[in-house]
Amino acid sequence: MVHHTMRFSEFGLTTLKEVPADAEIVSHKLMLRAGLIRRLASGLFTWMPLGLRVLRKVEAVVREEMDRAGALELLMPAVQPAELWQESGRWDKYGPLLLRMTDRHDRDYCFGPTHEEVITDVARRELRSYKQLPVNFYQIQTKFRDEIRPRFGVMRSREFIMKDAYSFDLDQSGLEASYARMHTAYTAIFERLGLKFRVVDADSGEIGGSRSQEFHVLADSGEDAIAYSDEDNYASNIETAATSPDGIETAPPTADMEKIPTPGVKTIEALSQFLNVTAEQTLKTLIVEGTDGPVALVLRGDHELNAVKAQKIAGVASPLTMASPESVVKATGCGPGFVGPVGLEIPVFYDHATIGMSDSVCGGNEKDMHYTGVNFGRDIETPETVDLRNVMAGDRTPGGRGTLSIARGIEVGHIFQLGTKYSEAMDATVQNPDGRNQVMSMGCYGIGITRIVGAAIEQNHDDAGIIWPAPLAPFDVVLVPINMHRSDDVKAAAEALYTELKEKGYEVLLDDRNARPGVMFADAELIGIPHRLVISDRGLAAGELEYRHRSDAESRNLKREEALKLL
RNA sequence: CGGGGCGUAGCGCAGCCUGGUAGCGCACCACAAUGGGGUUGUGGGGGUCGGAAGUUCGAAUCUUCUCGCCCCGACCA
Repeated sequence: MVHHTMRFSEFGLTTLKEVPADAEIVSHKLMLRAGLIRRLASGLFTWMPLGLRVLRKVEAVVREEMDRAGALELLMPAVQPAELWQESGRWDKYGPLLLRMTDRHDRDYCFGPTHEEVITDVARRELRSYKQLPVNFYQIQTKFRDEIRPRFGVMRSREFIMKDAYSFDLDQSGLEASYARMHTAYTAIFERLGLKFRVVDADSGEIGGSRSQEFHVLADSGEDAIAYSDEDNYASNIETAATSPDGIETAPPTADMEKIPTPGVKTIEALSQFLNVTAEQTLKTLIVEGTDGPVALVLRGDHELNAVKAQKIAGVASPLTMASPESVVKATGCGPGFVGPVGLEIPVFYDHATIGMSDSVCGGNEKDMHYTGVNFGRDIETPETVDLRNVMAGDRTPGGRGTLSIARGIEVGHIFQLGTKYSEAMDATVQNPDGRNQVMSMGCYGIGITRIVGAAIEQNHDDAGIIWPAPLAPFDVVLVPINMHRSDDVKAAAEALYTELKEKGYEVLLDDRNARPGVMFADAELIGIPHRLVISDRGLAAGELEYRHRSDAESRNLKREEALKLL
């Protein structure tokens, strides 16, 4: 990296005391206040000089570790022809997230939200023989996804920078090796960046494929919930964290089933209040679209439906769609709020946990009516159960050896074993040792470069501002000369130190503004430079510099040499 | 896409109800004082009040349409 001026007065940096009202989370506010980014339009940001320096740091670490893992950097076009997407079948399936456009010849294109199609096209043209495998191509590039609701600054923007890598192997076992190499590289990357993170099992979603894991930076503001257990090393995105039917037993009935009036009681909360029972004693029945008319999903009242699990069940429509109030009435004879499984004529799917319930309360399939004392084996035939709910803190792990905790995370990396989904659709083959054409096995591996910057701030800040982990800091050290514009001694000392540190290879920001000390201190803390050196007449007289690390509570007066040793 | 809200100077906001010279704070420019935690004073520059149409002698203000943005939800990697 070539470093030009590092004088505050020439750096074009404006910090803000007030933030635009739409900034919701800490990282967004601080990035705006510290002048890292400026908003252009919804989900579009300009990276200002200070922010760009941080971005480049992230890229550098990612690039180094990818290279070390043997991946090859290339750069694909951001704009992609529709034909490739039609070939893979995603032109129609990807939906409104795909930004489409037309050129002057009326040909269709999209701005790439990801590059499976393009890389598969590259691979089928370039790769002929199994001897060329394995290969892993990567790029660091701008993507665009037309998010329904961009928010949280760079955490969920529409345009963003991503490192995406794609591996090609002859077969599944090769793919597994490539995947393992990326797992190792990713772990190294996030460790080097100084972030607290966790690797979790994940749903492979739209991209398709089998095995997939996500790398999450832990932060309370994270959009994802992750379930983990330290006892048995289990960790999964809550979307895929499985619940088990094991060990659930049904207590015998102690009450008769009774239909009672419950006027206006439509929610589980209202129901438990009205009847003075806990939510655990109620059955929640949701009507969703099925592949052949509406179906019912039944959960314990305090449990949450997991959409990802539900839409994978045969008979349930994917994506999961709640039935309209009209079709609920048609299917059950009553409106939402009073639906229950007793005597329902449509297919019903029960969550595992429901089987452990007895003397339950559920909707009466009649307006303003509920059943109490409902029991399996007597009022409802004991059903086969399925996994429909989100796990909760305190649940057993699937292995049964641990207890789950729930944390929030920001997804910054995702690795997939795609298998042959794209290579088969696009006929990407090589000759195998037998001289036959064989479809290659692919993996894909993404890292949200821009998102990492936001995630790092979510995890590292205080009331005064950002606290950069050293590898991400835009500068190593900030020089704060007191009264530099009145004291020739301070000015000379500051300039000398600036030059000396630069020559030693430090990235040093000299605050040469004619500003009051308080302003300089506040800005230095806001932008989060790890090391601060204060130069003053007072200190000079004693041959001292004042040193403070951004995360220290107090500053220290040290001999010049001592202070420089701390950098 | 459904529900709610907001568009007035670069940013944060008041003014609108009850029509009559467009305001405040921050930021910016100048001068002065101050000089180790966002200091103070004085002076200044900057706004077709999102846009269009209408009502009116007169519209930031009332009416209609329209565009943009934000929040909640649905959706989505």
